[in-house]
Amino acid sequence: MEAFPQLSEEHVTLDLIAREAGVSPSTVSRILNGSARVSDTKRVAVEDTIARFNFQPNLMARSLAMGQTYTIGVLTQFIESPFYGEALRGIEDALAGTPYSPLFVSGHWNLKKEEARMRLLQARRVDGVIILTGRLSDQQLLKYAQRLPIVVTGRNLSAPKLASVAIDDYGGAYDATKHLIDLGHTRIAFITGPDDHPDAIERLRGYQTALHDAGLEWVPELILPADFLESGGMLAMHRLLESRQNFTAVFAANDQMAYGARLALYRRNIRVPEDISLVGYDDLPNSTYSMPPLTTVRQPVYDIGRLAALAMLKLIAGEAADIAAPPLELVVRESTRRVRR
Amino acid sequence: MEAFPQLSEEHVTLDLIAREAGVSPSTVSRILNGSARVSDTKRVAVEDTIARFNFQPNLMARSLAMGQTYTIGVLTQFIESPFYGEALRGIEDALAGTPYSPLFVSGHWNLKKEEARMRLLQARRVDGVIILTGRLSDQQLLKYAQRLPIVVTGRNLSAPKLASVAIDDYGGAYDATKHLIDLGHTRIAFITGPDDHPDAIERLRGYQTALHDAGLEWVPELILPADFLESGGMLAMHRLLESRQNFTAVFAANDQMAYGARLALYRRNIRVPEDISLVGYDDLPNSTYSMPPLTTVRQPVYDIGRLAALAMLKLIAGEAADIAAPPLELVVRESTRRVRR
DNA sequence: CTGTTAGCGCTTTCAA
DNA sequence: TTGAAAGCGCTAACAG
Repeated sequence: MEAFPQLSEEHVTLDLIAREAGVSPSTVSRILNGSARVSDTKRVAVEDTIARFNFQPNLMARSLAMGQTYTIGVLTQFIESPFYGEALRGIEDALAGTPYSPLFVSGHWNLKKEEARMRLLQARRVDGVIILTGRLSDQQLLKYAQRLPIVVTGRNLSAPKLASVAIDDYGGAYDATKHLIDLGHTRIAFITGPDDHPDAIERLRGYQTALHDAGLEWVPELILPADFLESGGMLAMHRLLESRQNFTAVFAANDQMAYGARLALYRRNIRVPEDISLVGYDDLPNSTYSMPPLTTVRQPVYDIGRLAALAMLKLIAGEAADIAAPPLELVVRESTRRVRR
Repeated sequence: MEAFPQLSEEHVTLDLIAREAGVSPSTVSRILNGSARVSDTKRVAVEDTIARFNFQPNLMARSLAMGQTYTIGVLTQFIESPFYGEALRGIEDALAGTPYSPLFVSGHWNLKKEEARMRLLQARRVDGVIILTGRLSDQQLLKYAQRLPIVVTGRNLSAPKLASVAIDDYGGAYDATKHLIDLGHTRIAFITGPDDHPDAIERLRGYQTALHDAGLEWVPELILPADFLESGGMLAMHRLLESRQNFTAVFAANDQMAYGARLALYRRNIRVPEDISLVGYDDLPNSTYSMPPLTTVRQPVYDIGRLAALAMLKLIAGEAADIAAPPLELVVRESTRRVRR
């Protein structure tokens, strides 16, 4: 008689495997985890029955027993963000090949939601969480770090189980502005982000300081409030145009707003860069292919994601970790040129 | 003497809460889950100590005990994809307010990786998985569906614990092509996707059939192979231009390639839409703000994500579920116009 | 090298 | 309404 083909794939447990292979559960566990030497005969027997039953150990049960979930929470702001998306990819890549996997949750730039997400991650007993900027206070972050390893971007904090990587938004904006100044522009408009957004604040400061350092005081009429979205950039640009202010260049505090501004310009038949120079910030994947290709400040988001994940792995291993922020880079493409005189 | 402030936040378990509140663990559990009536006095006492200890029940343990994880696996292709990103958002939104949360994993359009991801999800005992297209065979899908609820996009399958939503790529491409034909174009180039990609194949078929139905046989010289990426679109466009073929319109099988093609045209000072009409496919968020705003076929990805999640919830509840695919829509913007004669 | 025995933290009968 | 006890599927001493 042939061996009975195993049909009831339901509920295959480690105990079942042990029984079928004629060994104890511990032995199966040891083979699964390589946690101790096991005789070859038993190993083969067990591996066979595992294959035969297509057995997948229950990670929940394992986590419960080991007190570790091998899961790293990742608090991002919008799961569909083209910007943070790159960071998520960096995290995924860094974690591939390790036993850890990421658990992505979105905070929507909303303190309450971020707190709720953090609670969820804690309830799931993640081994650590990577926080991509967001609105949690430094104090809260420090508090969390008392309970589990935390890696946070966009901050400059230090604590035992905490690693952070700040980004020099100020410097990036300074450089971008200086680039325009170097091209001879003196009337440079700035489309800013939400005024309670830390990145927006820093970028504005960089813009103002660069002007100041060049002996060109900034004028409030050339600073347009907006919201980091394409629509906001477009609106701001229209408003600027209607104000009849004199200007030869526009620096948008992010690429998305630059896209919007570009469209507003197009609508009025104003050419870029012939008539107006345009600079963005972030270097979204699309900016290479925008019309014209956009001069912008490249944020190494992918690398930041990767480094954040690597730092988390170290923290989990009980080691100290600090992240050397990869440098920002001004990417000069075709949307800027020397001012007409 | 004041009550001792609770410092040792470490390892707060349900048992601890029970002990502190002077009740049994079962009572605490009942309160947590509302699974039975509990006297008000005890309820208050328990809720107090829960708050006092900031207790978060361990979801792993709960899952183990209940045989449910309240987690829905989502197999996407690239976590940073601007296209699938919208679907993820739809899923997130649909699941918000339910006890379920999504667990996102990436398959990278790679069969082996997708299989590995599915294994991971099964090991984590997700309650179901939503598969966004990908390369798993129908047979495999059906096999998975025997073990747990599956919702899959881009297929037309039916089985007890399986819901699918196919997208009419053929029809969308047909309409887009017809739009160009209606504008008087007869020499319409097509930039196609990978030839083993089901969506690419269907879109090509739609293009060819629309031409045929209009009495305009398609010519191989006007069909350019590419890869669904900006760079590929750009390359294809350059090649087409160099071939000195005669054409007045280009239909790219996705927006990303249309962006690349647009740039190639710009490089040669060919205007869109004055000289050449351009149509994309997908209606990525960016296409509203591209230069000029791109005529394209809108895929209701957000809705598909939302509906997929809703269907999953029904499947989990043991109900049948089918998804009515929301219709595609040709979005006519500014990159197409009547052919010059 | 291997099996036995306790748990991990929660839910859920079953009685009381 | 409540508590005791058993068990979810796995790991980890501890003997042998």
